[in-house]
Amino acid sequence: MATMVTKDKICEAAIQIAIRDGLLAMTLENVAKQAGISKGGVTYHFPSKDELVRGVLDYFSEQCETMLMRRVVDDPEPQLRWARCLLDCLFPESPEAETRTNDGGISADILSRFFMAMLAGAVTSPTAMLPLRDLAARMRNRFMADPKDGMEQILVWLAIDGLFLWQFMGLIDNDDPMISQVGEALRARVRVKLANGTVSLNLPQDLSFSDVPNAERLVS
Amino acid sequence: MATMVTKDKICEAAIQIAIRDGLLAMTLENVAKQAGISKGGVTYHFPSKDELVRGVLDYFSEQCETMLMRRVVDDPEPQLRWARCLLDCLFPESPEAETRTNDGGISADILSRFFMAMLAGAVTSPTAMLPLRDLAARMRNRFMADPKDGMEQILVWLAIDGLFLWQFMGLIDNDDPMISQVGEALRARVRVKLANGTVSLNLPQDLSFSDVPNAERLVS
DNA sequence: TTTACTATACTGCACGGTCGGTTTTATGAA
DNA sequence: TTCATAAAACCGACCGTGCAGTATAGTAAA
Repeated sequence: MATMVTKDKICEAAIQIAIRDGLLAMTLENVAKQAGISKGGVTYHFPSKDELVRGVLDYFSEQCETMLMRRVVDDPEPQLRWARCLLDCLFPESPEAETRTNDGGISADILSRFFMAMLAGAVTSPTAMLPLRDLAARMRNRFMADPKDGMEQILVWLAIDGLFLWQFMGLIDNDDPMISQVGEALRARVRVKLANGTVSLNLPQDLSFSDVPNAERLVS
Repeated sequence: MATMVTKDKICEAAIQIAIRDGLLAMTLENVAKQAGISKGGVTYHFPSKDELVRGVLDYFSEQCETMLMRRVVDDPEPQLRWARCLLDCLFPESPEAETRTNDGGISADILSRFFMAMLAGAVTSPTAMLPLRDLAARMRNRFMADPKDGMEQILVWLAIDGLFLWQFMGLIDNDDPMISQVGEALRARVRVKLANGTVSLNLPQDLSFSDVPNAERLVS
């Protein structure tokens, strides 16, 4: 944990290549060079490219789910909780504090990295996406579990993914003001006026630990 | 127009390959075989793969914009018009009548084909996406021009793209009931209660022809 | 014969995968 | 502490494949 293991370094390198040079530039040689090791080193940890993609997917999906869960268990208001926490992950108040990876380094944007990883998976090896199908289904159930605003939360999630897609496709500039406008519009929709000022710092009663994967990770 | 020109056949074949076998299967040989011609025939019409992608993009973007515009000029209600027409294109009342291509054949889903084309473009040749950047910006301006519901329309558009993305990534089954649920939820948001029952069949006054590209195509 | 195409063979290259070899690290007995 | 041994981690050259691109011969119509 203190020093980054090679496998993690490879995953970071892979996504960095994909973001900087495009999905198709994510070759074994490029990834190896970016990670500072040789191609043989990559194939030692990931016997095939399919498994590399799978590994990258695992690596970032876990980071994202942990990041989201950490917020969810701290949110005292059940209504629209998931969508609100998702937005908080996207637009954190103190960016440099929120986007720290477990090695202590700054990762500009965990969610967008996961997004790139998923795109890479969908394009290069659809079979690697199968586990994510279940994860997505579970997440949808959580979002929909909101008694009144289930679909509202889904729509927020969809809009965020749409925005990611626009950026990936180059349909919108990274610094286009509309991006923050959309963010603000979405935030306005998930804001809930709390009846009282009490803030629970424990796990809300309406969330069971059994419902939260990697719960032990959250007690850091 | 009576018989499909070879270039159009190639574009259709390319997107069919991409949908059926994945983006990476969209090779010149595969496209040629799917189109029923030889590889040389493809390179005759499209000297490079980049230009093939560009051609596919042009082909489908024009189809989509025409399809959308045809609805827009028939919609008498300016409020939320663009989002509503976009949704109508996605979920047409009579599917077999709406998704006809100009050759008379049935194309299952023009919008999703355009979506695949854009993904192919973004992945294989980002330069081919540059013209679409402007088209997207113009479209955003049109959506935002709505005096009160500009952002609302954008969010509908984003959610639709997010849904496309989920399907492409295999995050959701094509027949998952949530897809139609999302569609219904979005439709509910763009429904406007008309003050009177009048329906204008002409170009609404708040739309100028100069604002509508390929306007001459709409008088069919 | 010219024009407008089509078909096929070929070239160069970048990729994923393989594998024998090398370095680094861990272990354990003297 | 020192050395011997083995296991883990890593290296990089090599191979086969499939791709985009190119060159060129073939063909049917005007």
